[in-house]
This record gives sequence, structure tokens and C-alpha cells, in this order.
Amino acid sequence: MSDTPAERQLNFIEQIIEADNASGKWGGKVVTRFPPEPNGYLHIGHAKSICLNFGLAQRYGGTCNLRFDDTNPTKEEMEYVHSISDNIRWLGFEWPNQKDDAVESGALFASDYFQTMYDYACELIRKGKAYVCDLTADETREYRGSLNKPGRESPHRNRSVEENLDLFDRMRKGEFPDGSRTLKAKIDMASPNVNLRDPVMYRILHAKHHRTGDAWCIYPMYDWAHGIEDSLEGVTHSICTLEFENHRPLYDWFINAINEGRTNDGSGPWGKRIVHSQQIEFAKLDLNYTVMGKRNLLALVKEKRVGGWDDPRMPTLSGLRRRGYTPESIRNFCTDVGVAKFKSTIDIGRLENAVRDHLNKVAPRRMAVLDPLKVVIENWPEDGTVDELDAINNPEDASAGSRKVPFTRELYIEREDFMEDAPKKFFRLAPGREVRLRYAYFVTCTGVVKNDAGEIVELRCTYDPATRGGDSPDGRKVKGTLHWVSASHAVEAEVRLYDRLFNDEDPDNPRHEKDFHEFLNPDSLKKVHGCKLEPSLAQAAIGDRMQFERLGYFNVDIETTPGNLIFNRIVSLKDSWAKQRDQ
RNA sequence: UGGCCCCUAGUGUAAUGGUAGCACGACAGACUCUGGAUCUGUUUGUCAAGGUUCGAAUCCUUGGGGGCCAGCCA
Repeated sequence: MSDTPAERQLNFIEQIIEADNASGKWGGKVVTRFPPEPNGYLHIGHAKSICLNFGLAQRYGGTCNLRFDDTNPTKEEMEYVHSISDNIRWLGFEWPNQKDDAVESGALFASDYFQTMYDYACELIRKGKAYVCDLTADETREYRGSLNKPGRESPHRNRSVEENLDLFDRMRKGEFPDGSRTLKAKIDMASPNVNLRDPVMYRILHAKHHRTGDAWCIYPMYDWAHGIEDSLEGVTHSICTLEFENHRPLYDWFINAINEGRTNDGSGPWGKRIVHSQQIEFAKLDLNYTVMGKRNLLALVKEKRVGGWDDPRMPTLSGLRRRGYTPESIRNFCTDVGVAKFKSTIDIGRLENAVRDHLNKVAPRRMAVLDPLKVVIENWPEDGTVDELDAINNPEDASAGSRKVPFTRELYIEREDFMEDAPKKFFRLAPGREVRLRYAYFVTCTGVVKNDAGEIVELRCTYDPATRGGDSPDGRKVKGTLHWVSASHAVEAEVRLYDRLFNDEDPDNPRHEKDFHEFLNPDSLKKVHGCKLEPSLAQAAIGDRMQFERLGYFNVDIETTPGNLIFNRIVSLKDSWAKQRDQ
């Protein structure tokens, strides 16, 4: 489903990189980074960015740093550092200096650069490009003007270098309360790009940082910090999402401001030029029938609409992981959707398609009956005779071998595989009709047993001994093949069936009158108890993935305990009968 | 009554002034011990109008539609 990189057409970022390599702009080097803020869990949208950044580094023999953009101590926690690092490893990517002593080992942190950033800030002050401003947040907003009206210059804009240096030093020392002053870049209060109207570089925040503790009480803003982080790490291509397009002029302004007066060989008053990474923006992943915003995801968890961040219905990486998605399928999906600047929405069906595609090749096949209906083979001996039949583990993979499944007089089949009054196109069991039980025998339905309420409780069938293994020596064909489980050997389990979390394609669309909560799908989780599995499944371990024949792909949920097997349906198989039936 | 970005089959994505292609979906058929998988075929597209050009999806102009920006968030 996805081309290998070598044959695929280049996306626009790869084209930029190849042009840079051809021109020698970076000496053939490619350094990227994935820069999450440790204030939430990663979701499938982040996976696209991760695959892009790490994938580019892989493809061009470069490196991709994992760098936490931890410049806001009021929102960030180590817990997120761990979960994010863990998710990236799970996805199958490696950052430089990664070791196993800690999950985040080798990761870089913006907070490690705070002193350097501070020094650069002092340099901008000395160059007359930054000043301490005493305006409050409200006043700053007012002075900024609007989209249509230019802003006004702050009354503190023209303080002397000495005063600015002194004030900034005292800001750092903690002499002023939160919000009382900021350091701003002196750019252009009339710029049509609001980002350039003297943006804040530092704010005062007397907050304990999860890594630097109380060492700082001023923290750099994103725009000031990010380009420096990239520069310090020698990032060549700084890839971010579309909403930062308007920030690129500021990104460039800051680096240019630092480089002003600097030289390639370090001669002159300001020293050597620093690396000026190229910021490139792409459209982030958007999926239908779900929500991806941090606030919305957090709301679902806090309000207990789902079981947690790793609820198998969540679009989080930990949710997809628990659901049973393979890292490879997610990587394939990300390659498949491509990279461009057009803000598109991907159908969630493509994600489902990606797991199906992968699991079809690697998942062992097993038989499991979710909604059991008892079948008695009338002409089978009543003495407990067991026939051990060969079942192929994976028709897509000969090396997967085969296993034995026991066939006995009493079996279970899927309730929906029988219809008393079946239409012609129904290729399954019905009175008088013959079907094949997978890897076993042809059976013919001879009778239906009902309870007082008129519900079918049992089927009576006969089998054809000549069809052992599933083929008829006389060349007789049957239209249907059913999965089944021996009643006396069956392992009991709970199976959890998932459906999309929302009934609306775009639940959080602001154009809706309704809140996204109102689109929650009440049937997104169905717990099915009393499912009957073939005996080999008694050994299934947490995380194991397999195909239940004719039903879909499943994995063993982490809530499984000895004696209480729980399976998640990762995704169903395509079902062309269901499609036909519903028409 | 500002600035920046974007618009190619249903959904995505190529074609970088030279035959509009690919993937997925849908539909049809073949095959099949999973109504799965696989294979084959079919369908549908350059937002609009002008201009430049031998030739425009591509360059220019205007119009239309969409997105982003006025956090001491990232």
C-alpha cells in the first residue's frame, strides 16, 4: 500500500533537502528534530510529524533529535517526558545517544539552553534590539493594535542599554513579580505581521520547572527559544506545522539579529555566526470521526468518557498501541497520507486499512466464536470421540506452520452464520443447506431446536465423513465456510468491540451548534462476554495479536488476568456480505 | 476593513512550461477451504475568467473558496 521511499515521488520537503544537498548548502548534512512540549500525550497527528522528521534523517543519512520544548514550567511535567519518549521508541525510531538507562535517555531539552538564550538576549539588548517593558499583559495587548490597525510603541521602548541590562538582570534575580515586566524585541509596531510588533522574548514566572527547579524565574517564549534551540543543535531543516508560517519572519529575525556583527571566522566584537536553520511548514494530520486537540482529549479522559489516555478508542499513540495497532502500520499510514501544505482531512478508514494490510501478512489465524450457537453433529459418535484436525496458521505466510484443532460432537458456530429463512445470497447455514466447517467437515443442517420463547438454542446437523479436512472427494462444492469451536474444548473470554468514538465526521467543528460531546458514539464500546475460543488461545499473552477467522484482528488486552482473558478487536475484516445485506 | 498560506478524481497525493499519473475507496469480473487476501478491469479531476506562450495544473492578473495570525501558550 505504501511505496518504498526509493520509488515514491519526492514530497516538497524532500525536494528542498535534495536541492540543498545538490547545492552543498549544508555540506550534505541533514539534521532534523521532533520538538514536543511535554504537556500532553502524543496522538496519531504527532506520529506524522515523528515519521516525517525521523524518516527524513534516516533517508538522508542524518540524525533526528528528540528535543523537549520545555519553556513553560506551568504546564509541563516529567510524566509527559516519559510517555512521549516511550511512544517514539515504540513507533520504532531512535534519537542520538539513546540508551536504555531511562526511557528518555539521550533526549535534549530546551531548558538545557536557558543560559545561552539568556546570554544571547543580553547581546540583543547591547545591540539595541531588545528592551525591558513595564507594560502589563493587558496594556501590551492594547499597544499591539489589531489586524487592521498598527500598534503603538511602548513608552519603555527607548530605554538605554545600561538600564535594560540592569532591569533584565534584576528580572532574572527575581526582584520583580510575575507579569510586571517582559523583555521584548524591538522590531516594528506597525508591521502587518502582528508577530513582529515587538514580541515578548521573556516573561517572569516564579514557577518550579520540572528540570531546572528554581534556577530561573524568567522563561523564554517559543519564538525566541526555538530558533536558538535549532541553531545550537545544528538543525538544518526545522520542520513545523502550518500555523507557524506567520512566525517564520520572526524566527529569521531573531537569528539574523544574533548574527548581526558576527563573522564566519569569529573575528570582530560579537564572535562567530551561529547556524541559521531553515524553517519549513507542512500541513499536520487531521482525521475524521475523532478529536485531536489536547484540550478535547484531556476532557474525554477527565470526564471519564473513555477509560484513560490509553483507552483503545483514543487516537493517542498509547490508545492505538493498546488497541493493537502495530508500529509498522502507523508508519505505513503516515507515509501513505503524504506531506504537503494543503490542509486535508484523512478518512479514518485509511488508518484501519493500514493495520489490516499489515496484520494480514503477519497475524496468525485462530478460530473464535463471539456469539455462540450450539451445534450437535447427530451422526458423530456419542462416546466423546475427538478428531484432531490440521489448521493452517497463516495462509499468507507458509513459515507460520499449522496447528491442531479438536472436532467433537458438540460445537459452537456464530449465531449470525445461521438463518432459518435464508435468502438465496446467504451462503451460510440454513435448514437443509450444506456448508464447510473450516479445516473440518461438510455439515448439513437437519433441524432447529427452540426454547419456549421461540428462540433458537441449538442446531442439529449431520457431517459427511468423506470430507475430512474440508474437501469433498466427489468434487462437490459448498458456498460457505464457517468458523467453529469444539464446545468441550472451548476457552471462555471477553471480547471488546470498538467503533469510532464519534458519530460526526468533524465533531469539534466550530460551525456546529453543538459541543463535540454530543456527537460521542454511545456504541463505541461493546463488551461481549461468554465468547468461545479454540483451545490454543488459552496460552495467549498480553499484547499478542491474531486474526479470528472471518471476524477481524484482535489482541490480548492489558487488563487480562489469569482465568480472565480479554481481547480487543483491533479492526474487523472487510465484510462484503454485510455490505450486501444492508443494501 | 491588514498580512501570509493553500485549492488537481469520492479522499489523499504526483506531474516543477511539453501525453494529467499513482494510492486508497467505489463499482464489475476472476479466483478462493476466511463473503478475507490476491488478480484483472471500469468510473470520476486541474475552483473560475482573462493574459503570456507554439504549448499552462504549472507563470501573470482579477475573482471565488478555505486556512492561519491580535497569549506574558507552543
